[in-house]
Parts: sequence; structure tokens; C-alpha cells
Amino acid sequence: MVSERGLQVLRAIVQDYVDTHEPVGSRAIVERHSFGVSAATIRNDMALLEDEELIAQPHTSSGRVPTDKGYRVFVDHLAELRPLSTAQRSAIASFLGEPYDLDDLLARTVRVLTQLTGQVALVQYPSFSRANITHVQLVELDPQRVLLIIVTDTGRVSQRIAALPQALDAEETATVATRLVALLAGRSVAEAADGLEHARAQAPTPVTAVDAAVHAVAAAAAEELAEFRQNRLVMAGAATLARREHDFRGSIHPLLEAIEEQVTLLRLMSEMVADGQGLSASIGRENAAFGLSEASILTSEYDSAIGAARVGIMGPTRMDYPRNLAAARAVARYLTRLLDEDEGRR
Amino acid sequence: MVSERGLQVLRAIVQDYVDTHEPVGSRAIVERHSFGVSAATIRNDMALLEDEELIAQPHTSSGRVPTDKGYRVFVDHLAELRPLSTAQRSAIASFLGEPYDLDDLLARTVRVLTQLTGQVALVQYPSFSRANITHVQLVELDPQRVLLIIVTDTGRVSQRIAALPQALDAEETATVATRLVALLAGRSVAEAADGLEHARAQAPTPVTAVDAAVHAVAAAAAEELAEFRQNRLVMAGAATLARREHDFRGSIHPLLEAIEEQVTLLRLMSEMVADGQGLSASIGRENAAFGLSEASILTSEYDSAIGAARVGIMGPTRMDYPRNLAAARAVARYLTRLLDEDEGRR
DNA sequence: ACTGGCACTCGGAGACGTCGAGTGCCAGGG
DNA sequence: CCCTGGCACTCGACGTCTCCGAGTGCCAGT
Repeated sequence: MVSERGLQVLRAIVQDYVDTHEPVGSRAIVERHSFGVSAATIRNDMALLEDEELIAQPHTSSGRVPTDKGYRVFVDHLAELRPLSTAQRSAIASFLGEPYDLDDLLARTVRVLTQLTGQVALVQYPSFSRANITHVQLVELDPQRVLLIIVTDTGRVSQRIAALPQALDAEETATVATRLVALLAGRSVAEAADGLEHARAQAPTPVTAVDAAVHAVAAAAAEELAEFRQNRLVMAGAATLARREHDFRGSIHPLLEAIEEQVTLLRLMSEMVADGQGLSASIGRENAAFGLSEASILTSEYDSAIGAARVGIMGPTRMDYPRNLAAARAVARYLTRLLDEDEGRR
Repeated sequence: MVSERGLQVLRAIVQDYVDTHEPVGSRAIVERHSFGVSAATIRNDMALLEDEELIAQPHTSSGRVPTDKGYRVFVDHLAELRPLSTAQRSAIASFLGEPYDLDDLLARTVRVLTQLTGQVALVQYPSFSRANITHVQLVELDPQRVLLIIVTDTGRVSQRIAALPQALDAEETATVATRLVALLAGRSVAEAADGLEHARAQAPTPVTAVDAAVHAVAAAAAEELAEFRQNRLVMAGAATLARREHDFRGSIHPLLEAIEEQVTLLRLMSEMVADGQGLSASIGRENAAFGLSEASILTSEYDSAIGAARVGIMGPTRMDYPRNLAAARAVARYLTRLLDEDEGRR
């Protein structure tokens, strides 16, 4: 079994390795940290750590390198997040500044996070499920097609074109609009979606043209609401990967692919389980199922009246976890605050 | 002066270099192409080409490599675009399929282009200047803020929140809406933008609350229309850069940055001058001002009732120009056709 | 104008020796 | 029982050297 000091040795190895990017030997440890024991003793501890597969040697008789499992133990038990410097905090505050709207706010957030960590930053759109639908409008594009517009109290506006089974005159269109408003307006997105589901399940086969039209438009509305809930992702900092290239044994290709295929990252993020503080980490091979065995993803939850979601970063397995987790947490907190302030304004 | 055969030698060098990724020597040329002369003769031609700075040797006594200038001459005078295979054509057709809307169509286009060329693909949104505004709506979010919605006959819908200088009642809001409709509806985007500009220039200082509100909303409308014209860009294939990494002496960092900073690419594309067929190429150091000295960008214009714009690809200087130009041209033609068909449907 | 021949250059690959960081192990000491 | 200093050993990194061959430029000859 690995001793208490053994764990401290693991911590030292992780820290030094992240710093120097070189395998760390017993001698380097006694020099850089004051363990008060000799290198030989550290060596014995290292042998134990290696038995536990927390560290490994790239080649026989070279320094040690943390394994994915080693990083995991480090993150779970050894990492102490240092709060950001006041300079960093004020940088966040000024960077986020006075956002123009939600898109703008999230765009700024993702930029500040990539700038703070030097890694690829990810920001999930809030799930809008708690947002309330305030306006529903139908605009007649031509006799067979209408544009459905849904506005929520969060300022989100979305539109979708619905094809009508048959042409309607203005009066009929107005009736359709009224019935849609009744179905949707004044409810939360989640309620409205449930309501549509329910209505469709027990709908009689439509008899009148208006019924058929309502049916068609309701279907479009359901699709649109589904899209509300399907989280989107904003990203930034892909270019930083080029600099870190040597950190990835293979290539940065899988990461770039994941960035293009947002879906993968969304699934990955949704499967991560947060700890008590809303933080979570997924390290190296834990991401193998997503083709990201050489990357780590850190996320921090944020929450607000609109709904909850996550911000996070993605980078090489060998990254500064405490620093990056702290940055993600700080940014998530600012985001929560700004969203709630904004909410108050309405 | 470089002879006719000299130019053929240049062509051979470009082709072989793109193929093999290795400097090509005089011997390799006589073996792979039937020039009917000996290697020594080719060497003399190569010496001339080198005098003209069309080719260069990486090290004394190694094969020759085309310079940027050499690629330029090749593209301008020597390249013959081979039409795509029928298999490729049908791949494009089926890939583009039945697009759901403009966003969907362009997303498919960019994917097909990256798939066809293996390079980063770029598709500009059409300039909407020729699109006609069909609907203008105001939605009251709260007494001090309204949501302006503009719909064009191309199906594009956009919205913007405008803050009112003072609260209005429902009737006043209706008046504001009527006046805005008068300003915008039924005109093309370009006309409407001009109209707003004009109106603002000669507007009296607003006296009534309604005047002030119209002023505020018109300003929002002007901003929104400006955004219509500012072209956006859709991209795909960034991940392919990771594979081509060794093609870039420095790193792929500048390319990834350009992809994130769409603005750079938009400016670059807008400065490229198309030839008679709507094709253009910007090669290597010609892009130095944009930080892309090791990349080439090829574009092909497309056009439609909505407006014109470009599709293109970006890749290493050493790329298969004829093939990629042909692909861009083919995709642009399909795109033009689909946009016009779609137009007919309205 | 083209060709074959020749001397020359120079990068790349392989062989080789040296160096040193790092290890495992062991006998001895608090 | 845990720690330490010492020691032999391993092995990658690095520099040097040599060899090889592809490729060139030039020149005299057809």
C-alpha cells in the first residue's frame, strides 16, 4: 500500500512534470521539494507508486511520469485549487463587461476562459427549459408556408418555417395563430414541450383545414423546442492546440475533429459527473470512447434562472489541473452572476 | 528567357512535387514524362527556371521545388482543370440533397467541398443585398424594449432588441411599427439600408415619444441590415490540417487562427480578383499580409437571385491546384443551381 | 541544340563511443 | 522497522565519423 508520503511524492511528480515537461527523477524531487529524506527513499516510494500504476517510466531507467490513473488520484485527492489572483479576477470582470445579449455574453465568456487557461475553452448554452415563452407569432410567407416565431423572456428568439398541408386565407391563419398561442404562450419551455407532446398523442385525426394547419405548425414548434433543449456549444482557442502539438503523442487530429463535431463534446460533457462544487474532470483514457484518449476535459457547472449548463476546457492530459479547474470555476461563477443580474433587469 | 519546353518542365516539376512531396530531379523528370531529351538538357532548362525564380533547390545539389512564383505561373498558364468524374458529380448531388433551408444548404456545401478536396473548405454566405424585405414586426418585450423582426423573401429571419428612450403604450407602439414597415417593407435590403441612412441624415430632432422611438428602432434596423451585408463564413475540415502538418514549415497555428478569426479570411477572400470564370487563387506569400504565407486559398464565385459570394478552399502551398479549383468550381455551380431552383419555389 | 561523361557537393543514414541521469538493490545505521 | 549511502547497471541522448547516392554544373563532342 502506498504511504502518505508516497502520495506527496505523486503530487510532486505531477507538479514537476507539468512544469518541466520532462520525466522526473528521485534526485530532482529531493532538490525541488523539502521531503527531508534522501533520494533512495523517494526511489522506494516511487517503486510502490509504480506497482499501483500511478506512475510509469517511459524507458527503463529514466524519470517517472504520471499515468492517467495518477492524474486521477492527484485531481481527486491532492489538488488544491488556488483562488485566482485579483488581477485575473478583474481581467475576467472587465472582459465580460457589458454584454449585449446572451450570444455576446457566452462569446466573451469562452474567450476569457481560453485566454485565462491557454487551452481550448468550451461553453454550453444554458438549457432553456426554465425559460418562459412570452410571445408566439405566425408570419405568412406565402399561402402554403408560415414562419413561426417564438420569443422567451430570456430574449431568445427563434424561428422555424412550417409547411401547411393546404393553403389558408388570412382569417384561418389568424385562428391557427390563436390556437398556437394558447398552446405555448405563458408556459416554460419544458411545460410547452410536454404540452405539445400530450396534445399530439390524443389529437383526433384533423378534419378541418385549420386543424391540419395547427397540427403542422405544432409539429414545427415541437421541433424548435427540442432544439432549445439540445444544448449548443461555443468554443474558442482551437489555435492554441498547434502550440501544444508535441503534448499529443499521436496528433491533434482527434481534438480538432471533436471541435468540429460538437455533438461528441456535448455527449462527453453531459456524461461527466460533477463533485460537490460542480466541478468535474475526465482524464485521458477515460475519454477513449470519444476518441480523445490523450486529452482531458474539465468542467464547472453554472446555473441561473434561465437554466443550468457547463463551462469547461479541453487540453492535453498533462495540464495544470488545479489552475485550470480554478479558472473554470471562477468563470462559471461570474457567468452565473451576470445571468442572474440580467434576469433581474427584465 | 525560358523556352516553351522550359514551361513544360515547370509543369512536370509542380505535378511531381505535389505527387511525391519530394524535390524532383532531372532524372526523375525524364523517367516520368516523355520529353524525348536527356536529363542533361532538362538540367539546362532547370537552370533557366531557377534564374527566373520559378523553382529553387532546398539544398545545393538536391532536386528542385517550385517557388510561390512558380506555382503562380503554373496556375495562370499551365493548369488544365480536369472536369470531375461522374462519380464525384453524383456524390455532390446526393450530398447536397434536399436542403432544409439556407443554413442547411451551406452547411452541406462546405462539407461536400472539404470531403472532395481534403482541405479546409470555406463558404461565404450570399450577400443578401438583393433579397427583399417582406415582413417587419415589432414585439413588445417590456415597456422599454421591443424586439424587431425582419423577414426576407429568402427565408432569412433576423431579430434585434431595441431599447426605447421612454415607455410607450400599445397604441403608440403600433404607430411606431407602422412607420417602420413603411420604411423597410417591400424594399431590397440594399434599398432599405440606403433609405434608413437617408432618413437619419435629414431627420428633425425628434419631438414626440413616437418620433424618438422610431429613431431608436430605425437605428437598430440599420445595424441589423449592416449585419445582413457583412458576409459570414461557414467552414469545415479544420481537422484535416492536423494530417498535413508537415506541409507547413512553421506550424498550422496561423491557419487555425484564421479559421477562428473569420474576419481575416473574409477580407482576404474579398481582395482576391477572379478571372473570367469566377476562379481565383492566392498563393503562399501573396497572403503574407494576412499571416498565411504558407497557405494558398482558391475561390470560385457563385451567384443567384439572393446575391453573389464565393466558395473556396484553403490548404498548403503545395496542393493539387487543378483538382481543387475544379472541385470548387463544380460545387459553386451546384450551389448556384440549387439557390435558383429554391428561388423559383417561392 | 542536344548528349554523355565527369568531378563535385551535400544531406541522410548508419555505426560507434561517450556521457550522465536515473534506477534497483544491498548492507549498514539510527 | 525505516532510512541511507554506495554501487553496479541500463539506456537514451548526443556528437563524430564514414559512407552512399542522388543530384548538380560544366564541358567537350556529336
